[in-house]
Amino acid sequence: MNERYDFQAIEMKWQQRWAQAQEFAAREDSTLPKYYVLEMLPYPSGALHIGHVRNYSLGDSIARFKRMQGFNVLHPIGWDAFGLPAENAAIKNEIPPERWTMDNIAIMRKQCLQMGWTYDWEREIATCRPEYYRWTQWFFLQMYKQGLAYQRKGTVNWCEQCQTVLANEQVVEGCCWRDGTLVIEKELEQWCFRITEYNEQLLQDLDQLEDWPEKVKSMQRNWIGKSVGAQVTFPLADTQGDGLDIFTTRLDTIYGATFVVLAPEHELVRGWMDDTQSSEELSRFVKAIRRQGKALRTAEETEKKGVFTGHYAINPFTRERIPIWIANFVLMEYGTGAIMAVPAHDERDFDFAKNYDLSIRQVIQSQDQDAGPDLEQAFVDDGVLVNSESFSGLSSEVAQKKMVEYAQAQGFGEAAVSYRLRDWSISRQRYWGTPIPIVHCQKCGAVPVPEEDLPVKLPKVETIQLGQSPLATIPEFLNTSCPKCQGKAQRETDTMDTFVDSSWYFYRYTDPQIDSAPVRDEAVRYWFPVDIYIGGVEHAILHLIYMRFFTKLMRDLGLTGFGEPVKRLFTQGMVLQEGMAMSKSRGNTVSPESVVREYGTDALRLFIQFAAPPERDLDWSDQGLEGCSRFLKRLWRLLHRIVEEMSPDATASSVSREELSEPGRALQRKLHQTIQKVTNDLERIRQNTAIAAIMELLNSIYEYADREDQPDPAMLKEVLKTTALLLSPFAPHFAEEMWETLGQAERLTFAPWPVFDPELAREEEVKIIIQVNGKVRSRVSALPGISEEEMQTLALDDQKTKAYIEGKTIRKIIVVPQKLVNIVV
RNA sequence: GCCCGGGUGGCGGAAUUGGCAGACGCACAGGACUUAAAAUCCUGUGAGGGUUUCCCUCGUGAGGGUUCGAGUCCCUCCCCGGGCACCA
Repeated sequence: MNERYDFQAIEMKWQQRWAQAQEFAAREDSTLPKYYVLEMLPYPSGALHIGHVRNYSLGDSIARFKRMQGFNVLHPIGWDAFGLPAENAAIKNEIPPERWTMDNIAIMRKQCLQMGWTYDWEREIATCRPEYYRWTQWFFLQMYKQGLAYQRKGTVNWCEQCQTVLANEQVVEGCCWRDGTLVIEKELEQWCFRITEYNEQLLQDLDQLEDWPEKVKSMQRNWIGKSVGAQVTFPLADTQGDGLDIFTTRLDTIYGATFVVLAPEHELVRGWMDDTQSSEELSRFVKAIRRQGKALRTAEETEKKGVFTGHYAINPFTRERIPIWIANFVLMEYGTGAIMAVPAHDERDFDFAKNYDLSIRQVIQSQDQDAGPDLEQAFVDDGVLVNSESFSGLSSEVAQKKMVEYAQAQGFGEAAVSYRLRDWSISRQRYWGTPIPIVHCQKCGAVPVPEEDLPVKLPKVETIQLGQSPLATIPEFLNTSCPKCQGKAQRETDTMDTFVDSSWYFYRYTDPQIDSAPVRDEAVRYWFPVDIYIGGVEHAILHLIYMRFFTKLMRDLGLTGFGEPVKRLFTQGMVLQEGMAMSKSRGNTVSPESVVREYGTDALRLFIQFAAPPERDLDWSDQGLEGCSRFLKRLWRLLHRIVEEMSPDATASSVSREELSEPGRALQRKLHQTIQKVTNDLERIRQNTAIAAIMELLNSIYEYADREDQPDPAMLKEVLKTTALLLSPFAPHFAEEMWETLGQAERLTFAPWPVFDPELAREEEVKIIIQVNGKVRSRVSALPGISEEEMQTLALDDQKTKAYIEGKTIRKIIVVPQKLVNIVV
């Protein structure tokens, strides 16, 4: 008797068969409906961690489900292979980053196969291969041509630990996203992508992403940070110059603008500092602020400090002469780097005015109260204008419109919009990345490498030394000739941010072989959009905004015809241990390998999908895993018991309801209800409840099989076959084995997904809930299709119910068809 | 401060539309099998109470509201998680 569930043998057996058959290689076929399941590609860090297992098992359950439903499924995988950890490992272990990376890919690829994930390995990509990064460089050149890639000298975020520049998106609370090192400012020449060119589209198009989590959309909206307001020019009072531009979202408060504040980095300030008449105090203050790190300067608890410049501007509305100050709380990067200060109606300006005894003038009055004598704090809400000449009496909203019109007519202002989103700084002063295809020539300046010369290959290195840009130390790479004048020139030695590599990889999957273009039009047209994209929420404003940017760029380059690449985004939760993130330093990690060794892949896959809804964090539990393993063993035992008991002639595979006894019909009903539930749950990505439904079904099968009176063998076989089908997205090896044990010749992977029959799923009798005054008092059975009148009669005749309504007047009876009667007394 | 989530037994979590709160699993308790244990199987398991095959009361963060009926809808508040933040 083959009783023991030998998961190792079973899993190996099916993995080998799947690999031989190449069953999961996708073919373009316009006669079939397609489904593109994508998971965020992993960084080859060494071995799969439990978070990968959750992410990819979820994706695989969807891929398998859709495949069985008859979709032509594209389910690819690749490697986000460039990046710092490879370089750090190279420094530590003195091995080439390429070898470290390729070794890791080999390990992780093997693990993917051991997990039974159905990837199309013919489409595997690695972003560090020249055939791939050639096109990353090509994108750079296209952007350069369009003016969307440009070089800028300026202040950048610098991580001392990583020895490189970071994009704004990679700075989290003033620290490096990777290692938490405090980010410092540095002046550097940098390549940037003009993502701000697309800020309005990136914002607007979020509205069409109906199947994206609200959370991610709101994070992106916050990050783009659009503010609508006005730009107004304040003429300088006694100095030469064009005047001072300020941005405000509260033009209605401008009559209360009693001074102006500049950021210390403002260009006017530079001029004034050079002025011999400028005060010592001014220079000292500016230098002190600029020395201070941004994190400290922008901390909320930092006191508002400033200094008077000695200069004045004219408020164009009041025509008053008002002082110009410099302060730490005004930032150069936002708006125009200058503000009009309205202390009566802005908390920051209020604090500042109190500190330096500047005048405060109320110009907005709350709608429901009279103007108080003295403001004790800023009144920041909208209201009605006062002390504002002809605008007095208007509401804030109306006044803003009229005042913009007025400013525009007078020629000193206009409506304006400001965004928080900054251009994407992509230069990295490191080795292991895509080389930037630019040559620096003494005569011609920065010259792009001609497209036909791509790829600019990354030279091989044996080891890497810390503290230098490796590419600058390799003469064969560095020295070249200028593509324009053929003179001596040097290559750009920075490489690209790895987020550039991953901004377009999912397009490449549609045809990873093509070498005449980054993508092939028909392939993209067939497979796109991505039907579902699964990954962690930590990329909500990194990868997921860059990827949307690239999609718009590709559309504008004429490569594709759409603006959004992903129809449905699914952000899965993290795997925690006792409520805390797993980390090597904390020593609370769970190794997928050892779990697989002890319980098998199927038990792990089942547990990780059962323990919590996919979008929520999941607390790891050895006992929960044990429970799932128990479920598989229990099913195994039942399967073999039934197969052995079954006489050979009992293999008729169809069961008609008429031939079944009542318990058999009940099981058939449960089966069809389960098919319906599992199918719906998979569409909704509620794998946890889908699995719970299969567990319930198994409980029902046991109940039926253990009956004294001859259970119907054909019914048992049918229910087990369907159980195998339903289980296959979650525990595929087990399901295949089960399918084979039940005598099925063809492969389960492409067997059609079961369809539920509403006729068979329908209850033979309905349970009617009887309530009195909204409280459940009784339950009675009735035949389906019972009329409302009959239900009422049934309720009123019910013995239990009678006790509650006796001697009381019935005021009203509510009947919910087939479900409930509520008697109000 | 602003913007998104979320709060249900001892625990993870169920409950597409307002209609039996607690599915499924874990843990726990009792029992069966066993010399014993493991494994397995059966039973019970929100709280409190009663006249204990059964029945009652309370119960989904707090308070109020809408409704015949609210975990679900509305208002106010509290707590937890996440994002943004001296952003003008």
